[in-house]
Amino acid sequence: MGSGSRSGGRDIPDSTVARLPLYLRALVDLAATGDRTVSSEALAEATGLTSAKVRKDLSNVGSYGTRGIGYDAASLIHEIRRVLGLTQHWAIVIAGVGNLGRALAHYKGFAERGFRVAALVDVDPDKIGRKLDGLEIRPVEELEALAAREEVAIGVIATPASEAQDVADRMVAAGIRSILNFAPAVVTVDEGVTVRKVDLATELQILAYYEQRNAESFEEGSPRDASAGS
Amino acid sequence: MGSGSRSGGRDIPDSTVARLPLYLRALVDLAATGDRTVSSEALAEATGLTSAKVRKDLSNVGSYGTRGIGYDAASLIHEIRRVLGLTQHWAIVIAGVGNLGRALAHYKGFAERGFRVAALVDVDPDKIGRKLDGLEIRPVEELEALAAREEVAIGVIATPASEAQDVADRMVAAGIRSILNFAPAVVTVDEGVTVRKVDLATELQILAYYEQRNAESFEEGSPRDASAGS
DNA sequence: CAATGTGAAGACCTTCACAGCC
DNA sequence: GGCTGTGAAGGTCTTCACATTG
Repeated sequence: MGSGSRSGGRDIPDSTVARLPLYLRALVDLAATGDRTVSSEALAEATGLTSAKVRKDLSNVGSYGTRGIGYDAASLIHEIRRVLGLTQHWAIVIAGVGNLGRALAHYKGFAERGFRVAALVDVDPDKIGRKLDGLEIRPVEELEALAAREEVAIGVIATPASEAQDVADRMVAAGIRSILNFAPAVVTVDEGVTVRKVDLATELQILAYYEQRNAESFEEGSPRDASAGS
Repeated sequence: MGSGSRSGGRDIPDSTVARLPLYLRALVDLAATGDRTVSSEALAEATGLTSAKVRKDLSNVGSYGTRGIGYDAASLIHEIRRVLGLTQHWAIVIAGVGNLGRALAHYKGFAERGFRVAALVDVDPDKIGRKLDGLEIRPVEELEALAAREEVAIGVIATPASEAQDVADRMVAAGIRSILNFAPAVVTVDEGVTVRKVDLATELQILAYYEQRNAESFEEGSPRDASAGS
């Protein structure tokens, strides 16, 4: 896992990458209220992080601040967008058009950030042929053809657990190398394919742990410190 | 930030806590297929982790394995449930009944894992009074009263960003100390309140980074290693 | 002998504190 | 003077490798 990689993008730590979208959103908000320059302190305030962390993160993407002044909001926005690969638009396919799949398909935040829902697939014959926001739900067997035609780069799995692996396999076969998995199941893929997992029930279970822990310490002394690392 | 805490629960690292739900699910699946004992290797297989990590994690919850044999599935399930606080049921309130809120309200995985949707609130007068699965949507002003009556322990924010802080404040005022925030906004709360954030657009943006990075390295050598830390 | 449990080493991330620059 | 950028210190998490035990 070496260094190298050129192309105007040094190697950025995962933890920093995960926070860049947060900075981006905060910067867009701050710029909208008229701020032309933003300090690490102000960004920390807006994101709930510490100013030291903000500076470290931003220095990881490159030095675009001015000592004594702060960061130029517009250039930082541009730079973060470039690093995250948001200067281009990405086509995504959503597999599984149940409650969650529908919510995702309708979600405005995707389009606003340059993600276009280019295809919807499902296994349920009752759903196939219906339209969502003008986009027709197609059978999962067509995934490969649709992904090729629409140049889909990212796949979203919103199926039940039982379908997740099959869908992931089809996505990989279709050349998709980035998958966001909402199904409560582990999917295994070739190395070289990136999978991120979001599990709603898991999140609640983690919260339950801290809730229980707080409740316990409440009984026997001062309430504990909080926070729960994602 | 101390040690202590007794009550049959030593202090478990956050990273381990975050994986316990994953083990729990895998164990339930494996037990359902008839396995009475499970090795760390088998659990690693089922969860996509390494066996060393599995053992470290499980030793953090307590030593319930047998050398040469493995872990007794039933007792491990029981133990993880106890540690996570899943031996009791938790009532949750969902604020914001848009696409996502509806999907969450309908999600079967919650009920299966002991989480009961006890209240739904929204600001939209058109939605108030409607029912979802027999549960009536109430005005957000009633959040405090509903939370008290139903003994709600966990709040879920599924509103637009603009409403998130207001809703969080109401939840905290209602005595809720555990919040799962799906709104694309940072909410600030008293110390002692735990907030976890799930941001759908952020997840896609993180994926976009790795996708772009893979595409770049593809042009100039062997494909990179993948994975993306949650 | 098979598989756990765990010190120790190493990688990664965060926090500190201050030198450096505008 | 104010604020960035960054080495160094301190934590936390992961991986390794092996002693330990049923």
